[in-house]
Amino acid sequence: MTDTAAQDELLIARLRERGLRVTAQRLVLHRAIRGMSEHATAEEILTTASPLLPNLSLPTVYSTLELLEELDLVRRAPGIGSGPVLYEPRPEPHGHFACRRCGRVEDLDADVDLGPAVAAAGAARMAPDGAEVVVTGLCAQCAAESAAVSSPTP
Amino acid sequence: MTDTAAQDELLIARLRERGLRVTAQRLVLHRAIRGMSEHATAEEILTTASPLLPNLSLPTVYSTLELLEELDLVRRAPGIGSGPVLYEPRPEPHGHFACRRCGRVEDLDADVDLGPAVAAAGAARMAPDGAEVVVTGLCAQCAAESAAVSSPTP
DNA sequence: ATGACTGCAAACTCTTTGCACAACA
DNA sequence: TGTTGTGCAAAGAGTTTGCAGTCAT
Repeated sequence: MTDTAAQDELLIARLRERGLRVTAQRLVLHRAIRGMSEHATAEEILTTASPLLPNLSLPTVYSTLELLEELDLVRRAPGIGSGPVLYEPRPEPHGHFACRRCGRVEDLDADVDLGPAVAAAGAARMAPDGAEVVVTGLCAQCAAESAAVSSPTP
Repeated sequence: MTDTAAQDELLIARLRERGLRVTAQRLVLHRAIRGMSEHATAEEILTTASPLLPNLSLPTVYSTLELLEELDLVRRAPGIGSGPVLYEPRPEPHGHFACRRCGRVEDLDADVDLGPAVAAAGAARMAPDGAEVVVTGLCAQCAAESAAVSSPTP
């Protein structure tokens, strides 16, 4: 069984469990997202999936992403600021770096024990399902520009 | 010297350092934010500050918040999802819990060592200025509603 | 056959921009 | 007095909603 087929089966199983319908839109969008190496916006996901299924619409992308998140197949990445929401394939939660100046969000691998944070949330009657680190500051590009302003290269 | 006066002085000093002007709007907004116990949206900050300075406008709130963040007097809290941006007074970075269902963001105290994450960001040529934990899941209220659906109370 | 799902269009929320006037330095 | 900063109005980006028609079951 191919990897794609296995992913399809997982989606189909989760849909059936809940009595929801298996539609071409859901299959195609799920594949598109699982095929991405990094997070993407709803628009980018639409652009990726559109060639495979013409007439696919942005409202459908949003509603499908909401569904896939409910089914635990997609996550929204945290960010600071007001840009578009970033969605990412489920794989193990990982850290993110968010640039305070340009808003860019990048993945970050860091070995941190987040157990205490999850425990604290549980103690406050929340039902935690994941935890990650968000590091903020200036991204490489913004940091370089900032330095250039303070001390212009001769 | 009162606490408020000390905060004013800090703002004034940072503004002067950069040759920026000290205006009533900046003083009032800074006080409003420092006076809040939790994070707030731009609208909420406007509502809090308006009685003290009539005609204060939302664009001014946004531009002032951007400035205060640049001066390291205010931070934006991370969130998942598409709601309004949350601003919080500078105090030591702390964790947040974000509800996947309703989008609510709550403060969270957790004892986690984020040093490795900051180091990883620095190694990737970013200029990190802080790090925090974001725990996701369902907030107490959404978790209760979810449980009510699966097993209705008799 | 029937109800869930989709696509389209329009509404909505939040944030940013453009420009004339006000006010700090 | 010369800019910087503000307020107003309008535009813009991103997301959500309403509804008629389509399609999975």
